[in-house]
Amino acid sequence: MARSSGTVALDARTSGSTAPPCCPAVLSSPLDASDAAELATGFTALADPVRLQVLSILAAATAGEVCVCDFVGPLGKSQPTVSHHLKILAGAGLVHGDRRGKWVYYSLDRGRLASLRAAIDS
Amino acid sequence: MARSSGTVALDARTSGSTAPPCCPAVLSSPLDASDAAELATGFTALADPVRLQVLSILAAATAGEVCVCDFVGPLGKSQPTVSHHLKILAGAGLVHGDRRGKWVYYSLDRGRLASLRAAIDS
DNA sequence: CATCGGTATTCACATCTGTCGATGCATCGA
DNA sequence: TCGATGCATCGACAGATGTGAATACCGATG
Repeated sequence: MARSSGTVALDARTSGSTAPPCCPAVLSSPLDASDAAELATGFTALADPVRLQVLSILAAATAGEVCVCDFVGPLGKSQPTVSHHLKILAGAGLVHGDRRGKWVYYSLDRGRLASLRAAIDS
Repeated sequence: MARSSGTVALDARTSGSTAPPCCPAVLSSPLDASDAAELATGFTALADPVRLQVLSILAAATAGEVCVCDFVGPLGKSQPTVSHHLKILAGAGLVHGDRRGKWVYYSLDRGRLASLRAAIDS
């Protein structure tokens, strides 16, 4: 179940060569446009109530992972819509999907969430 | 949208004692749709590179406040666009505008930013 | 191999959002 | 009072976004 490698190793997104160790911070130094765009991508993933509920459900799951079919009911959205939101969250690195037979289990990447949190840390 | 009663209903009744001091948290308890919508409003304000740059400029300002006219140049956006973003940030409670003569000085509300940060705290 | 069931993708549509020009409002200086 | 300046609002437009029906894809099961 657990991800094979322990540490988070936030994925090198765009322009991975000169990626900072963690991520650009909003409050420390003046953000240039590209850093701001990268951060905005992360926060855009959080800027939707359905996706926030997805993260909440994942965080509350004792098993640490939740099958796609188990999102549809609580969210009250259609299965394609749920899949759409999960794809956005996965693209932002906030969740990871693991196919196991017919089912795909999604888990929360708390490290990635922490990096976003750190970006707005005073 | 109007979810009728039915699906989740996790907690029997946590009214009264659960009044959150600052804001609902994503990772602690299952978010209902209204809490998620409120949080999403806050993160939507952060989900734009221009607005993140605004916050960065405000945080870097030694005086703690910045005139609207001083945003236009660094942001590379028109004055109406800058005003539009400042209005969104003010609506989310992240900045405060103070009119002083012809000028309006905006300042950063670090407490509001901290509450958003706390919402995604593990 | 054929069928079933869970998930992702495509497509179409309505709505939202970022942007800027034009304009209005408020304030300061002459 | 009048003109100039800083900021907000309005109107319009292009592009992005959330949503679901229909459908394709993939793995399990018989």
